[in-house]
Amino acid sequence: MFLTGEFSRIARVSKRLLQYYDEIDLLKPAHTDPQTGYRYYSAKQLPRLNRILALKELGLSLEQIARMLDDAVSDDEIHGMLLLQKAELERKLVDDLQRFRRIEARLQRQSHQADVVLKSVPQQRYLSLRSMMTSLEECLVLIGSLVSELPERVGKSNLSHFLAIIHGDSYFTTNFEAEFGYLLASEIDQPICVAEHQLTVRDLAAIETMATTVHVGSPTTSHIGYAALGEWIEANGYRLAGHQREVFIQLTPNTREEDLVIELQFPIEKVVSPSNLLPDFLDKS
Amino acid sequence: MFLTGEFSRIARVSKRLLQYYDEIDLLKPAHTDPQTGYRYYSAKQLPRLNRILALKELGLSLEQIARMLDDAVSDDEIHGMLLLQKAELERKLVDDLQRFRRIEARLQRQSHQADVVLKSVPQQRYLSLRSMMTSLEECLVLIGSLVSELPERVGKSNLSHFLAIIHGDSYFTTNFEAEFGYLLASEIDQPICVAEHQLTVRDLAAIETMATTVHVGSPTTSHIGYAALGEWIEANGYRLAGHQREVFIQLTPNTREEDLVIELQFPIEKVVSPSNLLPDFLDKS
DNA sequence: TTGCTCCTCACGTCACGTGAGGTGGC
DNA sequence: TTGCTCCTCACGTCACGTGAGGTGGC
Repeated sequence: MFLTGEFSRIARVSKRLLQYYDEIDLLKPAHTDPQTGYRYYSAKQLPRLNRILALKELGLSLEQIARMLDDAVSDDEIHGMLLLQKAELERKLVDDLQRFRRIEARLQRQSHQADVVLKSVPQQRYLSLRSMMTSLEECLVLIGSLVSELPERVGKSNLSHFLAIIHGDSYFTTNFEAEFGYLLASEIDQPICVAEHQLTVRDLAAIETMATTVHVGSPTTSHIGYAALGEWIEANGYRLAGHQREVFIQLTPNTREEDLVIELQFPIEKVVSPSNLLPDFLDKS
Repeated sequence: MFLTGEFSRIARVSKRLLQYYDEIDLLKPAHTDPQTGYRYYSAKQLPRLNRILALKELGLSLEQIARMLDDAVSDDEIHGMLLLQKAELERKLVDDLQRFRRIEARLQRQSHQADVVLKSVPQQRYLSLRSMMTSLEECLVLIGSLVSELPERVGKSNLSHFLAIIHGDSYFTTNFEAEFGYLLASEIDQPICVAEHQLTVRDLAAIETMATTVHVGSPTTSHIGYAALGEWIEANGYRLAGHQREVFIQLTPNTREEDLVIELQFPIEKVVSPSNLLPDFLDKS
């Protein structure tokens, strides 16, 4: 029989680990002196300790290990738990590999760029008008009239954020189709007309993966944010999967241009091959 | 200005996260009402929040992020921190990939085998004799005389565990060279002779990576443990790198054979190629 | 008697999630 | 007045590491 000190030296673990495993009933000493509380371990407990350590090395939690050792679980169940843990590990590997690549990408571009964050956005109701535009200025004028008229006409509390969708390739060409309006906080029914445009209410599809960045200042300089988004999307193995959106976080009739805060959004999807090698890599092994 | 609820909805994070970041001074609201404690965030704080989220996605801790954002660290320092994080991630990836492979290996062999644990063992002093052996029985006789004589002759407290080293290929051939004796707890000087063999004291080299498993019962059945060790070593991409050892955890003159507890040890080293592909894989990317 | 080992609290870790319990503005 | 949102505790998480403070055997 060995006391914690010697047993821990034999197994090359810490005394505290033995105490802890005793405490959580994972490995009780063969005998505990009721007077002194001294723990006495038998050499024959080494295999159990070894099994615990081996399973721990596979990344299983102590609770899982306890179940595997104690509750008379069948080989099939153990097999299942290991399969589960394997899947879990694979997920972690894929995630960490993505992180790894992101760091590499960020190390390449000199770190100081706008920060890109992935989000998902739910389905929303959208009160908007859609029209061909020829310049950014034209857009700003139209946005101006919408912002000054709509809140009064339909009630401020019914409106959420102002949002623009660019249906053409880009803002920065001479002819493009764009859509402007408000996300709705609650439904409205009466038809609305602003600046000779008929507004419609429709569903905006939910987007699972949206690459976003925040731009502060005039829309005329938003290309900075778009550049960052584009770079990020390519560097991290995604591609565009829909029309870009702009959410105006801060926008009232008297907001100055330099105080604008706009979230630029690109729906994206993962490019499946060949950049994303890890799954193949794991399958081969 | 937005309250926590709205700001959290805009940024798609939880309110608790905002409270927590306030608490740890990572992102203070633009204004806090001293009366009510209400937090007011400005839209212009979104870029900072986004930067925090983006860095968090890279796996950095909030403490690291705080340093990167606040202490006016230079771009070079940020670069350094990212490089460090990259190395850290690579280490995690390699570890997890090993775990992954171990699980696969364990799933192949029907799970119920002896458990193999890796350890490192320090340099130790070793009082031993070395001799050619022809059978396991001969070994047991020799071990018997050492165990019954040495503790009395040199003092029990000077001795640690009994240990055997097999210098030949294996126990289970007809002729092999073996070494038997005790690990020393303290130095001894006088020459010792047992059963017409001269004992010597020498250094036993430290071993960095030792694959071990525990065998309970007679040494005549230790091949079970050896089989498990061998399988494990091959399946996990290691190779032998020294002579096998056997540490007798429980061994006194009157220990019965079936009560023996022996730790079987193989010094091993990693096979560099081609099984261990991950580093290549990362470098290519 | 001095050292060494043993013991039991109990805090700290990391980044929040999850109630509990109470208050203020529409 | 009823709901809704806000707030501040404070516990729980996971597997121990790290003292603090005190006791028993050689």
